[in-house]
Amino acid sequence: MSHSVYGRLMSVDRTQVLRAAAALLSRRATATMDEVARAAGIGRATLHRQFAGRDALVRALEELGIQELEAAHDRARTGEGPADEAVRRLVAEVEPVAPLLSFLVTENQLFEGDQQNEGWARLDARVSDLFRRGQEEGTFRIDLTPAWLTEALYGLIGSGAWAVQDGRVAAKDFQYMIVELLLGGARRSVEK
Amino acid sequence: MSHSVYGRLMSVDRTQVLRAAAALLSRRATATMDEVARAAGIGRATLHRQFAGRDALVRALEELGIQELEAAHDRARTGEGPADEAVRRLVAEVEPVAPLLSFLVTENQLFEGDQQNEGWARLDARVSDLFRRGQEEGTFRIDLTPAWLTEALYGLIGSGAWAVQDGRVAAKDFQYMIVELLLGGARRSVEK
DNA sequence: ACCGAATGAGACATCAATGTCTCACCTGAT
DNA sequence: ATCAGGTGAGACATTGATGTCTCATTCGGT
Repeated sequence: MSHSVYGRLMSVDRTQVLRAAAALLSRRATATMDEVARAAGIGRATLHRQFAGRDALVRALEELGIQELEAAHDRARTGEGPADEAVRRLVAEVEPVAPLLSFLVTENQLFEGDQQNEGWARLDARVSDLFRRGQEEGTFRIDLTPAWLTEALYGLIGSGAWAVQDGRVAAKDFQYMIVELLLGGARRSVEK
Repeated sequence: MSHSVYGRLMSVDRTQVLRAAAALLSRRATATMDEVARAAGIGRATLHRQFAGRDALVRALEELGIQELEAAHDRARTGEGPADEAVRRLVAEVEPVAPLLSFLVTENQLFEGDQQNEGWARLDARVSDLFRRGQEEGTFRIDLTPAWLTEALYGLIGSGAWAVQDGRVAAKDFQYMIVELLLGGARRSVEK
């Protein structure tokens, strides 16, 4: 009688299901609940037992994504050292989450209005702060707002993820392409 | 008996309907056929008479978007003058089509596989050629592939369109933010 | 070996959007 | 004034996904 307190005996791992769902939905955002279940190797009924519905699943994925992105921030120590190097570390840490991030951003665009997760605000603030810090340190230009740089970073990560998925860019170049464009731009520079 | 050859007497303007659909779907990609019809000020039946179904409507929007983007290219004369200035002109000309472009790109990502319009390949080639030309002229760095720069341009335009729509970036800064980041990057440069 | 809990499979109702059709009405051309 | 063609509104069937439920089976702990 020591079991069933927090759901022992569960043979399906909630996190594992979420990861499978993330992998599938990142490729095909319109995938069915049934497809998600099969991708996770479980029955549709079980999937429904764990997540009240599609909305709940997506919200759980949002939680997962936000969690992993914040972990990426922590690992990248975005508050330390030169801002441009911090950006470099951040992109490197975020890369594994890029497809999921791309999915969630698109999902957020589709369903406007109905209050977005506060976690996004926290993340936006962290990224934004990073760029602002870079501006104050004189590393980043001040004519591009931190808000826009944050948007641009998300956009480039999304574009990069899709480009890699479609084979238009080699996976090994993901970080380089994004960071170099974001930091250095396309124009050939005198320095460097 | 001079009428009804190509559909004279039509009181609904197909192009006008398409523009209304573009405006609505750019904001809410999941909008219903009924909503599209109302947004265009016509009945759902009429909408269906002009476009066999939702797919047909989206494909027509694709045609419209591609057409306008090619027109933008032409007006921007992307083949003339320094490549970086050509990019600047291109973004300026593309701005009005940005929301539609963003919608179509997302739509293309969702429905993978079923052969995409050849027009995209033509457009990709034109943008890609522009960046390649810039590289050959020594204006653009050669370590970022034209394919990636093309992706990045689309991504930044999409991000910009959404940021403007959500009020995170002022509409008047759209061009500047995109072009400056794309060409110059975020890092403060010695020159300029 | 037993037993409770969780699962998978499938049946089922529901719901929203789509696509088709009919019909009354309006409009523009003659 | 007449008439053909186009339209709007609504009824209707269809489809696909969702969510709920039941039940036999399986798995893990004892």
